Amino acid sequence: MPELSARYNPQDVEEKRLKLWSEKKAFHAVAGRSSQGPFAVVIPPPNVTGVLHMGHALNNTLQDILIRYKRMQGFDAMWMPGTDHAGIATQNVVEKQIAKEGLTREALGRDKFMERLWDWKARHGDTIIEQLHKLGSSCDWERTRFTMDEGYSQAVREVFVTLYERGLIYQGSYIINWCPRCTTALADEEAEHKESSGSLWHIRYPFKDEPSQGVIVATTRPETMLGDTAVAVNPADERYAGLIGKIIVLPLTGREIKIIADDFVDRTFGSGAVKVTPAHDPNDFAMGRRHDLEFINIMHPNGTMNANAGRFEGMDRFEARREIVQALDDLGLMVRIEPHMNAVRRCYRCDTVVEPYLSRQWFVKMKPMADKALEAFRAGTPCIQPKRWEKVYENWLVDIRDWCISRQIWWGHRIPVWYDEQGHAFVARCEADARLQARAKHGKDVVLTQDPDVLDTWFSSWLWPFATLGWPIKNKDLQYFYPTAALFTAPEIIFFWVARMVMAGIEFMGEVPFKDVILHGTVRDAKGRKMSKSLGNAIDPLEIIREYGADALRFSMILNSGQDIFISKEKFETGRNFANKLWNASRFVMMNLSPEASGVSDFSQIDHAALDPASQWIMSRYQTSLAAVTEAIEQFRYSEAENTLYEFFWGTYCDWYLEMIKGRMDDINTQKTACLVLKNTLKMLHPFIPFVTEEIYSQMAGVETMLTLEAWPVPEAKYAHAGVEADIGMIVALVTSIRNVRAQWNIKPNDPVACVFVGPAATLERLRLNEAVVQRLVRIAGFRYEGSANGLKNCATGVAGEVAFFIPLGELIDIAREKARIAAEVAQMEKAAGAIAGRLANEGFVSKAPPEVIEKERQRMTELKARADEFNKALACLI
RNA sequence: GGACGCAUAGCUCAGCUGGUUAGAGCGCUGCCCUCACAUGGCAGAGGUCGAAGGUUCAAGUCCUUCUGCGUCCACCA
Repeated sequence: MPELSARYNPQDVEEKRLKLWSEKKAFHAVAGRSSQGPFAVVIPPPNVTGVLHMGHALNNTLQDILIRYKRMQGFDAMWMPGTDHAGIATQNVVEKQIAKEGLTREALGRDKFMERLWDWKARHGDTIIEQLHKLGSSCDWERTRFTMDEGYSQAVREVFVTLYERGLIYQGSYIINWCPRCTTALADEEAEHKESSGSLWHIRYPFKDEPSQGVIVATTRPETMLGDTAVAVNPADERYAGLIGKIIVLPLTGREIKIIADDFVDRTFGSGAVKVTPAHDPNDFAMGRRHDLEFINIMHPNGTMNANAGRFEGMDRFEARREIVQALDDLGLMVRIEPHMNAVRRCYRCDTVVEPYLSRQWFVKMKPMADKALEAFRAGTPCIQPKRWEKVYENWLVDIRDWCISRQIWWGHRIPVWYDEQGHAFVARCEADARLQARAKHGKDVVLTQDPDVLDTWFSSWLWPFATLGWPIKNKDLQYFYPTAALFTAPEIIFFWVARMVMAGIEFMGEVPFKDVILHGTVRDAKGRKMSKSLGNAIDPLEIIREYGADALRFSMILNSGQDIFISKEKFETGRNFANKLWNASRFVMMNLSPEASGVSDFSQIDHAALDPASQWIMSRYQTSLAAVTEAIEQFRYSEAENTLYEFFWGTYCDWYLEMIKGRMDDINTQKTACLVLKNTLKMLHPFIPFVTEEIYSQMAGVETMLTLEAWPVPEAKYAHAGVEADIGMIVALVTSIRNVRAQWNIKPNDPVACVFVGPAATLERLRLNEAVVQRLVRIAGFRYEGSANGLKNCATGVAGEVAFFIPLGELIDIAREKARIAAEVAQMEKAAGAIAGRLANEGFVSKAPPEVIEKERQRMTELKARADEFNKALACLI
């Protein structure tokens, strides 16, 4: 058996295991191989531009725990990995790259730019996947998918065309969120509200007939006044009753606009009069429609003012704002300016202030799909955990709005629509189909051009659970693994992604794509701030892996995962220390194992009848822990499962059990128990810390063993003692060992005993032998204490009558420890029993508490008393 | 503006349907390099469970209000 070193070194072990897993394709799942059936999880595909951060580390560790656990339970556990093409993000990266060469994408041209993008993908696209490997993620790597794979792209086109045919996709001119920096439309979810301080400008719009008079309007975006085509007031507002229909001359432009009445206007806000800019505000747009107003677009797509802005043409929108405010002030029309907090929408990719912009885009009609998703949700799928997110999810589905899916960028799935010269649109799965349609319409071949835009990245992501499995081809994998079991993700993308996947799943597969949705917290720094590069507070998981090991990273992360997760570097010491403890305890056990014992693999190989009581006790504790861990994992309570394992292994197995059996390791059944309980504990720990557990296990077994392919331990009811019984077993173990020592040296209970302790005084002090044991002995017989002496360091030496004897120090440690422990427990039990007695004496309790509670309490009291008696008896036996 | 969450030891958090006299880890204090492990062992200090009311025989746990922090959603110009 190989010697293990005293300190666990994760780097070598992890590298070795990763190599093995990769060579053996350990995580590849085949449809229909297991009788247990499928258990599939799809990874939330990280952006190809991504580098591993703590959020990924958490998300993937959670998934890995589940998938390894299920694989050990014998399911065809399949974890689908892959990456997302991340439209705007990736395009931004490559644009920055070419900017260093002094190039822009426009200068390069679409084809060349796309080449650069694919080139970038080929070079850097696997970075995040490799990093996920290092974490120990047991993904089915052979299946790795990318949202712009050929097959996947086909699925995207199929979905677009099908939805179009079902009347769920339409094109139209609406106010959408426009990012002037990215020069593209954004979905509502991609334009994030952020509070910022601005101003509210109150401007007087003069009447045509009485230029000295006018209405005062308030606005947060004064530059949009150039596109105003009306002023609106509430029809019920008496202040303006006589003014409806009156003509106003719009300052700076001279355009004549009317005062209109509309219910939308809030009488209590500002002056009660609103400037109406139908081309630059969604509400105004709606009013413009209602009142048949003119739509005047005053901006270029890049946010500069266009020809409609008159003398402000060419200025950036914010520059124009300053100039216009100044100009109005010069005209004496700026009534007042007040500070105003408002929520400005910003591009989620580049943080640029989004402009509500009128443009022609493609939309998905969401209501019919959302209704189906709602119906499914109310019937119980998917099950969202924690429960508090259910309402958020449901509300979004109820208040669903149409989804703008076209993007004016180049990296992505090109919209499968072709136009003829007259502008007729032909929606088709491929260009050839479009040609056929065009020919049918025109009776001849015509020139077609494809829509230049691409689809929103989420328009491909929402197909992830089935498109990765080969849809629209109905192959074996798709049939077997769909729907998947669970989805782990951050709550931020519940709308972006989760809800839409549900809709697509129902629409195209007829089934919700996953049974459970587990929403986990955000990883934050010690101060509670989100980890981000710009804040400089990010902890790099790769650095942690280098320094502490991937196991340590995983272990500490899960241990700390409550709601949000607050992490500082020191936290990872816990995981590192645990792995080291595991390593050393195993080393100790292995050093004491005979070859026969090290091969033990089943509890039936242990002679239970011949087992020492301490081993019986650890078996019982092991059973309890196994049950608790299994239950916690089933309920996705990984932190709790891990904590239970930590307690069991460190606090019970190492601190108590290994100490107790130190003097008894020559017993084959003890060895077997120590070994088998350890092996099974390694299995239980494996989903959490796959590297170190597998390495130790392999060394114990003497052959390379892939733990994730080993069976998850099953409870062995016959070895399980319940609560009291187990503890009594423990005491009996110790009492027996004392008796054995006495018998060995032929000491009778009342024999005069002389005792000589040898060893450092401090050690004896620490062991509390001087108080607890020695004094008792002094009373029995003569005592002489020789203080610290060299030589027989680990023995207590004594003389019984004429016979000298040695008691192994380990035994005495056990006795002293256990005595103290029992005494403390007895005190606690007596206290508790007293408290219950008091309660039972309370009239209110007896008369009003439910009978079953009273009965329970009474039983508990009896039990506690009985147990305290047992403990006291045991205590009396301990010398 | 709407919805939700959190507040328990110096720090990070458990405490699951109210029912032992509230727990763990880290940190701190003291003693130990005892031959698996100092990334370790043993012992110890430290809490009126955010505040105020209420329900109950019984409240960290349920209800109301308040305070502080956080998250998500949102078309008051």
